[in-house]
Amino acid sequence: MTDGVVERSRPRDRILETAQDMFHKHGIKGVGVDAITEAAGTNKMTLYRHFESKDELIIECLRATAAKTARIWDEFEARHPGDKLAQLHAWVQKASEMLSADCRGCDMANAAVELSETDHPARRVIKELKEAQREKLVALCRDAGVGQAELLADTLSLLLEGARVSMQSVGAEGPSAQFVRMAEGLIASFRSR
Amino acid sequence: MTDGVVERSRPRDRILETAQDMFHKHGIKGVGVDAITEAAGTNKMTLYRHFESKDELIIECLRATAAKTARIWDEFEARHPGDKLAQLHAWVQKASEMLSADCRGCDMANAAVELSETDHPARRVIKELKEAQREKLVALCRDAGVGQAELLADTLSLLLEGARVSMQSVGAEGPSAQFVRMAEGLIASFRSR
DNA sequence: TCTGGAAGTTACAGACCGGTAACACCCTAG
DNA sequence: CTAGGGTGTTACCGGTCTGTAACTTCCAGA
Repeated sequence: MTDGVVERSRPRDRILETAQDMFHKHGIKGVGVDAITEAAGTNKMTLYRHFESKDELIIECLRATAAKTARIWDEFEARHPGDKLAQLHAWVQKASEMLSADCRGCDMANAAVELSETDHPARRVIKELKEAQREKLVALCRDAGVGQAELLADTLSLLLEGARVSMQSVGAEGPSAQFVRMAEGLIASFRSR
Repeated sequence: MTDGVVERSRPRDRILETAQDMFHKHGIKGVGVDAITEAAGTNKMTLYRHFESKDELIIECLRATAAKTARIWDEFEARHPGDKLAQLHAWVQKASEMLSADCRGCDMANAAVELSETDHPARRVIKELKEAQREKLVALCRDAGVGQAELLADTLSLLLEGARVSMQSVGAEGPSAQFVRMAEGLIASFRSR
């Protein structure tokens, strides 16, 4: 008697999921609320009953994306329980998989680029979420027994961030193609120190 | 009798310079042609007499920015003639200086993020210009006597690209603060191999 | 069966967008 | 002095954007 899990979920969930997808593919300023609601099989009034503005919707989308990323980290722990070094290698592997041909980069970084107004409400959220992710990676490096865990984590961060944006300018055959080699080389280098 | 160099330059030049500045600060989709022409002290008709469309103006702006970057490279050669290793260190130094507090990142990378349409005419130009810059850095690394010059150049590329985008999400106190240490460490590591 | 709230529909406001037409102006080269 | 090209001005087109109003429909729970 209950509706289908995906197709017939509640309008709010459909809007959120559709908006995430469309913001990711076409950029925030490249998608209007009309297009989102239509793709979500609903209408504009319903959107504005659940989200007080487009900015609020953007923020909720970023939070949802961050939550998805957090679930991937749980997967690392589940697959390699207690083995932090293995989890770090899994992180590299997972990161490289995100560098597929049609990669559109990190939603939060892209949003920061698009929303250039320094007082945009989404900026605070982006900073918070990114800082949380940074701390997680630092903790992983430290628990993996690497010296200078902060430096390794930050270097890996920048490499991935760079790879994701580089893909969008020069494509998958550019510098980002060497991401795994760079990251593994770095980890090895930091561990032997 | 000739006009002042900056204030009274020709409309086309003023438009180009103003557009570069405004695109950089507010993003491409965040600036309309009206705002550009007004800031340039001219009007929309004059803009469209010199550029056939906004897209064309965007492309000319990207070319102009790339030309400015090329001039910085000439500076390296002028300051350290023949000493490619010193030029590589100068590149790191210059790159770190671009990571100031209000850094808005690389115009080409930002444009690639904003212009998500895969067939946008600016995308070809971005790819060409970025590939040219990559080849320059590879050549510099090779001429500096570094083994695996391509890998070092690509790693430095990704680090810088990542630092410039990271600044916009988490600010200057984030991972990008360690850019110089990372880059110099990499260069030393590659040279001692 | 009745009721109340969630959702859909249509229309609209007000602003901004890229781009064009028509015309007046000024300054310089001949 | 004059002709003409570059420039400025104003008005406009059709479209899109976020956000709202007023109304209808539907459906679940009492």
